[in-house]
Amino acid sequence: MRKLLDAAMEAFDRRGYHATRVNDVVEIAKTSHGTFYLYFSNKEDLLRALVAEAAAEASDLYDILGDPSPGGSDWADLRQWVGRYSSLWVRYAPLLRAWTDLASIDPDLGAQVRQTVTTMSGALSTQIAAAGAGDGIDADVAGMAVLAMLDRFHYLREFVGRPVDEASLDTLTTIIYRAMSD
Amino acid sequence: MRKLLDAAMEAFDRRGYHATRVNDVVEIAKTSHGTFYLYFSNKEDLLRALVAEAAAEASDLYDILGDPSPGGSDWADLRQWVGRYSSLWVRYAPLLRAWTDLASIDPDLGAQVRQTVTTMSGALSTQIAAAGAGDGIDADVAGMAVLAMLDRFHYLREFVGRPVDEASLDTLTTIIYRAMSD
Amino acid sequence: MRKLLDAAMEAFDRRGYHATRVNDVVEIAKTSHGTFYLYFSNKEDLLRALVAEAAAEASDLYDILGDPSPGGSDWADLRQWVGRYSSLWVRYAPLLRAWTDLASIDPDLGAQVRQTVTTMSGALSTQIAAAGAGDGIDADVAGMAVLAMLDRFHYLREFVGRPVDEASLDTLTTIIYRAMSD
Amino acid sequence: MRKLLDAAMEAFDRRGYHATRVNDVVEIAKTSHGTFYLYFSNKEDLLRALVAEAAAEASDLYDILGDPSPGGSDWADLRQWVGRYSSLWVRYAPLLRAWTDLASIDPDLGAQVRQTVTTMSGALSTQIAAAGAGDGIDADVAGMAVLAMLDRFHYLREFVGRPVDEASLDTLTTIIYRAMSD
DNA sequence: CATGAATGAGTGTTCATTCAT
DNA sequence: AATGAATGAACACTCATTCAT
Repeated sequence: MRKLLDAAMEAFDRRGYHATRVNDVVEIAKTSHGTFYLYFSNKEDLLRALVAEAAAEASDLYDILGDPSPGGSDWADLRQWVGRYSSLWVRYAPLLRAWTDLASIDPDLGAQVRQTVTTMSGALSTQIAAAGAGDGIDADVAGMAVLAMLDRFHYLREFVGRPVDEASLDTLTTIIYRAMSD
Repeated sequence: MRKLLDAAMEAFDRRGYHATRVNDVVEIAKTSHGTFYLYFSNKEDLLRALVAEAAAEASDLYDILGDPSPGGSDWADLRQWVGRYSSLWVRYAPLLRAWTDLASIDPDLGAQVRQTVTTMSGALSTQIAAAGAGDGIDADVAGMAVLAMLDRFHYLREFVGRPVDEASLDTLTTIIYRAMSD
Repeated sequence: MRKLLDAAMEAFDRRGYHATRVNDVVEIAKTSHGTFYLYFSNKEDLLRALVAEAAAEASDLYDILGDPSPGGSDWADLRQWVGRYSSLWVRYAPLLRAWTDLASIDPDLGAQVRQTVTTMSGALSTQIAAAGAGDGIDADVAGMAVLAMLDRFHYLREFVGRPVDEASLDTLTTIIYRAMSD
Repeated sequence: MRKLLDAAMEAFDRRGYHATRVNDVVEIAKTSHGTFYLYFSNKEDLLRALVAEAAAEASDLYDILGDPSPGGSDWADLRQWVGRYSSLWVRYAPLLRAWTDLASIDPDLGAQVRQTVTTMSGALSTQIAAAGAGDGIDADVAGMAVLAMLDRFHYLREFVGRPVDEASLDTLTTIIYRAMSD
């Protein structure tokens, strides 16, 4: 079952949710077709299992954000959180993609993703508002903008073949930091 | 043929490239299966046609960026460019998504997307470098970060059901502006 | 489509509903797999179409019975009705079998069969009661018994390789006639 | 093994031979897949075991019939035999159904069922002939008709949710009795 | 004796693509 | 140009059967 979950992650990474066949997964896992259906009732079920696992591991992303330090975040705190976000992104990138792939078709999963996006960007907005971002910054908008930047930056860097490194996270942190502080 | 192109755009919007069937397209276009293959040799060909069309219309995004105003952009210039980006995004969002959907499988298209991303983020980086962003900002990184933010912000806002409005573009512009100027 | 319906009838005849594969049907119909799903959404749908067709053609069985001749049926009337029943049975035997095969699994179809059985045996009971069957005969029971005998007699005769002939229908009619008249 | 035989009976009752999976049987028996194949080499083998067991227990049905009382059966004798038939039917109904389910595919089993039907209906025909049924009754036909009625009547009553009771057996007996005696 | 995870051949179903009209 | 019925390869899923423990 672990073998299958790992194989699915790899398969989703290579081709995305829709283009991966159950056959791809079992080939990577070196099991039979039948075994797949022993553990998962279908391809969607497999994805849900993967998502549930990831959600458990990523839960601290909310927690850290949920408690804004009085007097505004300082750069180092922010940098640490960005680092945590980045490592989770790297770990779960294929999943994130598969998740959104299916979300656009499955209303149920769509609502789940919407919920997650709203919660995370809301937490960021709260932080930004607490920091007092000043003129020209709507905290609501900025929260989602930060989330958007982090997510897509990682994606684009992988896509062009230069995965995110520590130095680039410094720059991202500074951009966010400047957005938060007048 | 126009009917088919428009229908494809709508279909891709609803379900993404992989999940839309040729059937969906011809149903929306109210034509027959046969007619589809009269104009396009297959589903991928249809997407390429749409992409070519969009590329022509969006070419000014590069041009504007390609010519950094000496002494740095001012906020109003930046805001205008962001507005232009936004209107093109809204127009071509389904296509962008379909494009990346297929890019992850088709090496040829993948290279094309990679090229576009590199060019656009490079142009932004040049602007940022010219503006003299100061300590903590690597212009190369920041260029791609800005591109990432703009793209994904639009996507997320549509996704949660609150499409981008003018006010939110002001905040985005300010975030970028602050990232560029020490 | 007609080709497929006829092929299905033959296939159901040979092997029953559960044991016939979609493949059997399309092979007999000399069409492709795809064509099958052009007309029917699945194997069950095919059976339902066949049943609907048969129900239309057999509807007169109820009508004739629904109108008991005052003063009791005479033998000739009964004999004619038995003949009509027999010809319909011969025509639709494979269907009848497939229908009950699936009825035991599909609650919806099960209810439909139950309804049909109840209606037909009820109509027979009414006839028997009107004829005044006398001591030892409960019309309710006898109605269903007659239905049972007719149905299964045809089945058994086909099964042992001596299909029902006109002479045997005479005997059946006489058995029913004696059951109805004291 | 007994557990498995009983479980099979229940499973065949619920869904018929073709639709019951080995899985259903072992689930009801609360044993494992492996155990099933320890006792039976496959699903068909299981059915044959069940049939052999039933055949032993039902053998008296032939015996009783095989010995026509000189001067014709009287009603009470007939009623008793009908009762015996009924109790065996109730006990072995699922088996009877499974048996015919498979008989239509397996030529070997088909011959076996054909043999049984012929023997039983022949015995009944002999009785009817001995009783001197009179004009309009062909004893050969009537024997099979009686068998058909008994078998299917039980089935239909179970099917519509009103299992056979003693009173209904009286009516059946009378119908048969009238068929036998002019 | 008993288990139940693993297997893979078999079956149902979808959908891009063709072609006679 | 346009049609839409027909195709069949590709894919999802099931279930009887095996075998290491």
